[in-house]
Amino acid sequence: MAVLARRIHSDDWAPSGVEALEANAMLVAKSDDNRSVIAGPGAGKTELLAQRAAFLLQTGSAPSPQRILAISYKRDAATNLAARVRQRCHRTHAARFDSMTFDAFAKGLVDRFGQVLPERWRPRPDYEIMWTNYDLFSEFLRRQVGSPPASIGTRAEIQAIGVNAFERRHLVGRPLSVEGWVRPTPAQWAAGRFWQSALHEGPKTRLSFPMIGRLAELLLRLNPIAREALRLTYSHIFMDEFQDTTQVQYDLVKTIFLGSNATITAVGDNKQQIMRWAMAMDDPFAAFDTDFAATRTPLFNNYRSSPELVRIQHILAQALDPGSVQPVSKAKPTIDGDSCAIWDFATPQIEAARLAAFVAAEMKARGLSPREFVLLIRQRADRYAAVLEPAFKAAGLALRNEASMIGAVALQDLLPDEASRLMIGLLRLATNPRAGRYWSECQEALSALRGIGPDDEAAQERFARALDDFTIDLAKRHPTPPADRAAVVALVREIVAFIGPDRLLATHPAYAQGGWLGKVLQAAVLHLTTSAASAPDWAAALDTYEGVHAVPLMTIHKSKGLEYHTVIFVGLDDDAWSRSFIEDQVEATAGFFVAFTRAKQRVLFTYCAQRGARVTIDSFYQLLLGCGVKILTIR
DNA sequence: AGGCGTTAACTTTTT
DNA sequence: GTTAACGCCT
Repeated sequence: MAVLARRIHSDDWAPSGVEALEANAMLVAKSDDNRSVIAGPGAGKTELLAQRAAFLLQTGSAPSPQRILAISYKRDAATNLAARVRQRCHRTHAARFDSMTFDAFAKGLVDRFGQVLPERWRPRPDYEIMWTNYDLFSEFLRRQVGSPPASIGTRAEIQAIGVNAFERRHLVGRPLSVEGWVRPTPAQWAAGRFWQSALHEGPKTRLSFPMIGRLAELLLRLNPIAREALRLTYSHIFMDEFQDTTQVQYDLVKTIFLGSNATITAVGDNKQQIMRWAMAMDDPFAAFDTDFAATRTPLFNNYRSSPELVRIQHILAQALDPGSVQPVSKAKPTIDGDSCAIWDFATPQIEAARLAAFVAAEMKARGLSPREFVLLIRQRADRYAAVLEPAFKAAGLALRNEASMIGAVALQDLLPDEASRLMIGLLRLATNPRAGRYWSECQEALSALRGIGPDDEAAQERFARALDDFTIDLAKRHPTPPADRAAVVALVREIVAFIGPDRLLATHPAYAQGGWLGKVLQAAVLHLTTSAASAPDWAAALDTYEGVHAVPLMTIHKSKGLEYHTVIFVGLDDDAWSRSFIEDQVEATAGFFVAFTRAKQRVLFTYCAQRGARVTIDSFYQLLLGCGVKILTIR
């Protein structure tokens, strides 16, 4: 029997793993009412949620068997939060913390309860995930849907429906009604046809995630028993990155928890709302405050950025929200000279060479690792990488385009992938004599895949021996990294056989969709082949695979939630920004704000007349110049 | 080969 | 809104 974690009295509870929380964060962590926490970058939003989880679990405010449900927008956010709670809490406590994405949550509900939906809305059990896009709806409206009955409208009216509006307003715009639309408009009729065709026609039901969200909401509305089960399970709900919440997701939460005893904590930052194109609500916080009578509690500290950067951030923040309050920087400045500058280059080649030289010199002078720098761009990473990569190589640095495609998989999707991580973990374990971290990771993940419970000590021990045997044998037969593609294929096949492809497919339904597991493994083979090609030993090959010693290059969207000593934004020009700027100025400015606020110490913007003008985005320049930022011409 | 006109893509989350 | 890529023509 495992030792149970002791219960702490709520007055004696103190945050662990951090020095202290600011007063409001402490208030929220220990609160027993609904809260909306709006806090800027670096305020410690994720940490606040982790501490609150620790408080609720350790003090018995969420007593067993009650659980905490944390819903995030993105997978990595969900994973990070879970990892932090595991660090802060005893294993038995952390086991009652469920961290998942909104889509995983909704899909889980449809998979569990979907078969009790009324026939009209019932998906067939082996449904497929459908990725909706412009073409799909366009094709449907122009061709497949045909003509509506005369009482509803004309074919011309159907053809006139905008594709974007069709999905957002009609297909998933509002909660589903059991009988469907009673007197549909032409657009509603078309949406109804789309639903029925997706659910009941063709070899399999096809559903998009927003559609799954709508079905989940409907089934919980119709089934008080299922709803009650959820309400009894979860006493506390966390919602991270709440500014990105869509109407579909919000309606689902409302249906389940409005009027229940569950306490909800929503955290986010309106100024970082850069997912509006993905149907994020205009102001989810306002809706939440009203519907759930939530108390709004702002945070005022910034633990990430230096005082000078926080000063500039605040001026940018005011452009997005005139009422925003200047945060207090809790970070020490560690550089001399300007915290922010705009560098104006003659050509992209000179720009690349100078930036490479700058990063190399800074690494040497300050003892920084390449991962403390980031090159951010707005879009089209490949184009920038083509010029920057050779220049960095010439300066003795590796630059790594995180958005580059490895076969059918983007590098940035390959690295966090479970199969790739297990493979790298096993290789590290086999080839590194001091791989303790990898041992516990592999043991934990692989035994879970095999269905061995964490408390089943005998089975854990047996598997530990199997793992040892496998890695010792692997190391013996592969003392050096594989020399060619064929050798990598054989190696990966061996490792996957040990992990068990059927086990992967069973625990991760995503792998079964569209041959995803095959694509990931193929990408892993390709990437390991190139990583091993120039590596003297296993450690170097695996480091290259993971990009440990490379300066990352990524889009602003990917950088959200990350932080770096120095941020270099390449291409502050109309070429990179104008489209998004014209389409949605607020979202473009929010993107600019996100890029800026990744930096702990310094932000550099680069400009190059050859790439584009700076007319449309003049307001960015005016903002920066107004903060005292200087333009430096480098010829 | 080179000129011309048309079209698609561009930031991107989710099992 | 801008640009690269494509097909088609001479």
